[in-house]
Amino acid sequence: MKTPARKNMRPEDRRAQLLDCAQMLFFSKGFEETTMQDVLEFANVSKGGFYHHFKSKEELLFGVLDRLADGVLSQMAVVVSDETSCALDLLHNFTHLRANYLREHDYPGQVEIFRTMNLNRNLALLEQFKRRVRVGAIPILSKILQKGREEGVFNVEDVETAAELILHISNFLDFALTRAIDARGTKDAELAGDKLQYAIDLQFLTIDRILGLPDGTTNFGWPDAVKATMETTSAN
Amino acid sequence: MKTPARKNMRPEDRRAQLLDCAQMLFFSKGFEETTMQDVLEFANVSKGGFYHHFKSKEELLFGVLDRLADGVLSQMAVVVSDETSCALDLLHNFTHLRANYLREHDYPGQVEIFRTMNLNRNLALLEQFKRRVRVGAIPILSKILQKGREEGVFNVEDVETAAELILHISNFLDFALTRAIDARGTKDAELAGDKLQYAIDLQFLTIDRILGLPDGTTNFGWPDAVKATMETTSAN
DNA sequence: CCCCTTGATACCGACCGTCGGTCTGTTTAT
DNA sequence: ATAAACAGACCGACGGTCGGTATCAAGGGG
Repeated sequence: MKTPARKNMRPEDRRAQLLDCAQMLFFSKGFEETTMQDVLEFANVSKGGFYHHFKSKEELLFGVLDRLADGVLSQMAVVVSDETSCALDLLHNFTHLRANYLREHDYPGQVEIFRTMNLNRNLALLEQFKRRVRVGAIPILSKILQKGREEGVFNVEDVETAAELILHISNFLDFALTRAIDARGTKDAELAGDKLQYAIDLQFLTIDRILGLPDGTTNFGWPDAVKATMETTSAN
Repeated sequence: MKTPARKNMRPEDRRAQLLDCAQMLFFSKGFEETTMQDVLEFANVSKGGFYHHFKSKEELLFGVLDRLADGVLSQMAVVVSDETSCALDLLHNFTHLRANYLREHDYPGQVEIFRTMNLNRNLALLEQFKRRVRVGAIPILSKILQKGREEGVFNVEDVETAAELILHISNFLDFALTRAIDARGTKDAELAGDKLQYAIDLQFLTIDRILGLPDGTTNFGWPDAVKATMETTSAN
């Protein structure tokens, strides 16, 4: 008996393909709600085929999470490897990584993905991802803060603690952003947009004050970010 | 056939008992890792008995989470109901709710529970709990900030956004606290203790600066918190 | 150069134990 | 008598296993 159309893939390709499918499914349906059956059908692989490459569903999740975190962290590493810029510029580039990442990967539905990731059922996924990124990012941001302290522009007691707090704070926007996205096209849209602007301003203001900088120093950006966010094709 | 010793409990008592068992199991083994079998055996109830009171395992989780959140939120409500105190005192009481709660419920193993809750496998539980508390606490803290603004002591643009950020920041200590607890009795204990002190100081300093207060205004406390934490019976 | 052998491995899918949840019937309380 | 509280056999679906098969690259004899 022959099912003629089967070709063995190179392990790394198959792994990558399975990670792609899993990532897509996990972040749309949620991890618990995604069945191995779903992954197998989507990737067109049998059960045995899958378990030849991954030892469990959980390992598949970790694979997805690690790959995502590595992507973010490697970008941060590039930013901090710039030896010529001053600490403030490095901080600028660092804090704008996320915005730049979103912008350069701009495609329809990106906002929806952000929204989906912030759904209640994906809380565990998202939090694990954030935790990984945070742990990896602390030494990188610490290096920037240390440089700034040596330059005499940042005034902090302990750079590592300050780095940790700043990274923690940068997750703060998520709530306002989620609400703003959900409010698009409704009567609450304008209010949510205002709230988002407040949140952005307050976040940067707080970073200024943590680092002992004059108010407004780090608010380099996201110009028109609110407008752009709210203008994206309204929900459905 | 008769098993003579069975008495029907009042629904609210049975519900409370099941919630107690579930809470204990969920926060020790984790939600996913806790089997309905576990809960049933622990509570000495049959499957039919359980499903007479709860429609699903998930509803049991929500019951536990809601009960915990309600406990915290009702304490916050008490604090803010005090009409005689000034805003700064209210803020003092508000930010110390957690510490007071821990202190007055002091019992052996409490630190272990905190640690267990912050384990990776309980991330989803903890984050859902935090989200509930945050949503409920925003209007309460907003009211305090509003009062402080009317008194002319707090200087913030938008009280709701500021309240949200302060609540977000107050979760920051968890990481340092977890690390400190894990480091007890090891060679890293002293360093972790210092880091915890840095984190506490920086958190309060940041709240000062968000509210436009002089440095050190809100650092009313947790005197000897670090020492107390690190002195608890070392990890096994 | 081709073909066959051979070993390694990518892959298959029937099967298994366990899980959350249902359903029918029984006991208890009023 | 009636309704609520409870019991436990049962079910489908899930994640994971296992014995077997298909594919492919590397050698060796003609």
